[in-house]
Amino acid sequence: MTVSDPQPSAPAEGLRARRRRQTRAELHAATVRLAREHGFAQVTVEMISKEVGVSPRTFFNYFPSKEAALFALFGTVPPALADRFAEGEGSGTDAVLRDLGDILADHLQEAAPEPQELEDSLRIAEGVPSVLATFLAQCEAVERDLAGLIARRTGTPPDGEAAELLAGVAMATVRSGIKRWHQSGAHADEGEGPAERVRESFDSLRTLLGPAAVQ
Amino acid sequence: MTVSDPQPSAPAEGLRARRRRQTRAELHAATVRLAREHGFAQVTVEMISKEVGVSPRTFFNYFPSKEAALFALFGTVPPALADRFAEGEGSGTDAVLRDLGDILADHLQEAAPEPQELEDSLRIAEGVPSVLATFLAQCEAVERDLAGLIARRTGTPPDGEAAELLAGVAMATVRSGIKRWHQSGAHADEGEGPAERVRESFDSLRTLLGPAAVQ
DNA sequence: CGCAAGGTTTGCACGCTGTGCAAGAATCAC
DNA sequence: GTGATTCTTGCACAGCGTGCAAACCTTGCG
Repeated sequence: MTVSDPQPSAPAEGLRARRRRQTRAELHAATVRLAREHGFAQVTVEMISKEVGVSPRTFFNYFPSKEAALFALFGTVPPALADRFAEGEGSGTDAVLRDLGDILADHLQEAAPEPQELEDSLRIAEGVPSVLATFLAQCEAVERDLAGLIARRTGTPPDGEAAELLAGVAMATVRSGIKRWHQSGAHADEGEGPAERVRESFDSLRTLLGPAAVQ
Repeated sequence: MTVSDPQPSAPAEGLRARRRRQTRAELHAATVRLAREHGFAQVTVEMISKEVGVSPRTFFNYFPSKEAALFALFGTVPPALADRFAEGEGSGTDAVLRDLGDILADHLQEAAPEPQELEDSLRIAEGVPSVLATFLAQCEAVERDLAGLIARRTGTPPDGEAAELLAGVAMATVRSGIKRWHQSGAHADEGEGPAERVRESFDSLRTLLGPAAVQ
């Protein structure tokens, strides 16, 4: 092993952190794969952990439930994107929604490198209520993040109503985009990823809320 | 017991259906009360069913989980309201959102006769992820309903993008209204119920999306 | 009324989830 | 190298949620 830093000025991710990230990713991948092959209900934590080579007890050190392991994507909005948005120009509904669409699509593109896994997870969510509920809870967590960012950008209080509403509208749009991507063949033709669909949904939203809507 | 029908032209609700509804309501009420007093995690299905006087096994004939028993409100949109909306005038975003706000506030007013229970359930949801997830899942179920209604009203396909987006926006607004009602003293002063707050949130949404927003 | 049909409750058994705890192993900082 | 910190693991255990079959109760009908 060379002693040189992998990347100068990096947070110096130790061996510990690296292994932890990897184990987490493997548990997630194994959960999705096994659930696709045998059905979510048939998969037990014991199977998953055996597949990865850890003890069942360890599984729960990484995820609070089987459901949570399915949707390991979509964590907190990374600081880089958050800053990019918060420091953007314009406090109007238009500008804010446009920029939200941008960073959310980017976030999705980064956080979900493997569309096949997202596709599988979504199909499972359709049939298993508890999985759908977990997905929605993760979306809501992102929504909270967004509300804070919007407040930061517009200079309004972090629990303001406008920020809350806009965050809700944005996440509803994201969910719609993901849903539509999932419903239309999705992974069959590699043409479009979920991120592109989300962008399209934000365009549709724009049209829907445009001046024409005021009749 | 008189043999006269309670209400002429009613579906003649039998003894069976009546008892079933009552048991369901009692299980819900007991769950909320026990969770408020002892904390959700400390309450077991055994306690709840003992409280109501049924077997633990029977509890699961009514609710699929402890969490689901907390939010027995907010079922499907009743046909009367659904028809009122679907047959309303105007296909524009404005008109649709306004009418959605109306029927959803009405629905909330009918479906949640006891604000104290809603208040308690929401506080519990703040601290227990699985309860929050269940709440969100129920909101999403309503959202699906709404999308269908919107499609019916505007003559678009039931899985159209515009209907989906509008339904998402509407439910985000409802959630925001409920949240704000819950956060501001809520039940302390009887002045405002959740339904009024939801109406206010729809007003805020209107302002937010109004012509001014287009800058 | 008497009786058959269908729905509801209940007990029983069972596998699985999810958590607290304490001992041991691996990594880190110095 | 050495101690401190973090992570893994086994163990035990309460509780969840479900399938099944027997008992029970409503309902409708002759």
